[in-house]
Amino acid sequence: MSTFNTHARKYHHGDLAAAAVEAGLAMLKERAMDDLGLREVARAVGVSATALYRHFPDKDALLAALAGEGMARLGAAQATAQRRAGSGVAGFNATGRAYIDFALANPGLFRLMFSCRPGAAASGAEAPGMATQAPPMVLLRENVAALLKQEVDSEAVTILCLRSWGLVHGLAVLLLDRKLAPADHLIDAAIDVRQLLP
Amino acid sequence: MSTFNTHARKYHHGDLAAAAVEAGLAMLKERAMDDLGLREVARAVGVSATALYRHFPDKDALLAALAGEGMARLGAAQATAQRRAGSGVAGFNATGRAYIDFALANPGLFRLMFSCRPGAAASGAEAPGMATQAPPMVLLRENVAALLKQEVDSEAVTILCLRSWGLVHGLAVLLLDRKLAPADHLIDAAIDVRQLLP
DNA sequence: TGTGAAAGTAGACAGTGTTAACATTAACCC
DNA sequence: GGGTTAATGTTAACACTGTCTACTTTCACA
Repeated sequence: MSTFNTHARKYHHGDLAAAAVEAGLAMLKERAMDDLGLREVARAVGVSATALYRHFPDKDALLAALAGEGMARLGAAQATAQRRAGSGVAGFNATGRAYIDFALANPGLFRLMFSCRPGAAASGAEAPGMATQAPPMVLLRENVAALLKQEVDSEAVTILCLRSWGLVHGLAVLLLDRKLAPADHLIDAAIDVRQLLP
Repeated sequence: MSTFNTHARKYHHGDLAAAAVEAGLAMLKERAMDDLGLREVARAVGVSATALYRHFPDKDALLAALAGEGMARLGAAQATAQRRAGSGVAGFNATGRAYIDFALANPGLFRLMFSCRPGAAASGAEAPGMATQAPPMVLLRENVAALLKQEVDSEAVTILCLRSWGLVHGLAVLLLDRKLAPADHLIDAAIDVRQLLP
């Protein structure tokens, strides 16, 4: 916010890519992801629409950058939630709660993060099993392995990852889409990992 | 298919609304939902773009109609899956599996069904607790109540609904978005409702 | 200091959703 | 049956959008 806005209207913006991402994130707080326009972002940054093409090959690439930043923030939010809640089951449940809270607080960004733009996935950097090197997922595997006291890549860990991630993600999405509007304590009860342990 | 295509190029189409929905569904089999154009649907039906506005107030309404048809089909698919798999736990698991299979077979339609177009939800017809009168959800509550041998509207039923719907929906969405690509038997293991029962 | 490369601009093109004004057809009443 | 009316389609236009091509400005380095 400090270094970006004090640009003295130079011809060269300084760091347009970062400024565009920042502007996009700001817009996603109030808009839905599919009426976030490339031209609109350019306008907000005070630059012509085509200037963005020097930094992103197309609109999808800009959206991918936004999604990446979103993933980082989600991971951070989960990590601090866990740190606050302590270790063991309580900490793990806190990461789930943080996941849902993040989705509800940033609907546009969250939906963007989890909508596969065809271009991004088709580039081949896709893991076979269950992967995504994104911070939230790395954290998940570690936590589940610790809870189960098993190897990180054992099948039991994979299954519990599927269960907990699927459950939390599904609730988040259904809440976002207004298909669901339960009381808060019901959500906490639903995502409690103790019900998922053997 | 029979009555619609044999129109003898009359000025009046006969049943444009239904034809448009049918064309839209056909397109969603191969396109993503956000590059499904109103004009394109009109073209496919052989009618001018603005003709659709006599039947749908705007594009979102057309999409809502598609989503409604999708819900009906999902409900039907789940019902037949359950009928085939028998009663009890096996039947219930089959509905979950059918849910996921439906999503994978109709990615565009499924994503459309569960993306809240702001207009549809804002019209006020939204239930407070957990609702949606859509067929899949009605079926879900009944099944869960039967499994738990409890009243349909007890809190225990609500929680297990949240858990099973959230889990299955989350996995479906993550699979669709390529965030996940596990082996088939892992999915079956993950959605087994026996792990969710007390 | 001069020269490329990097970064930004304007203009155009095809396409979109939506509106307004006009045309055609079907249905219904006398 | 013929005439009026409402339902249903059509064309033309507007304000957008993403993206391409050509042009201009600035920065960095020899």
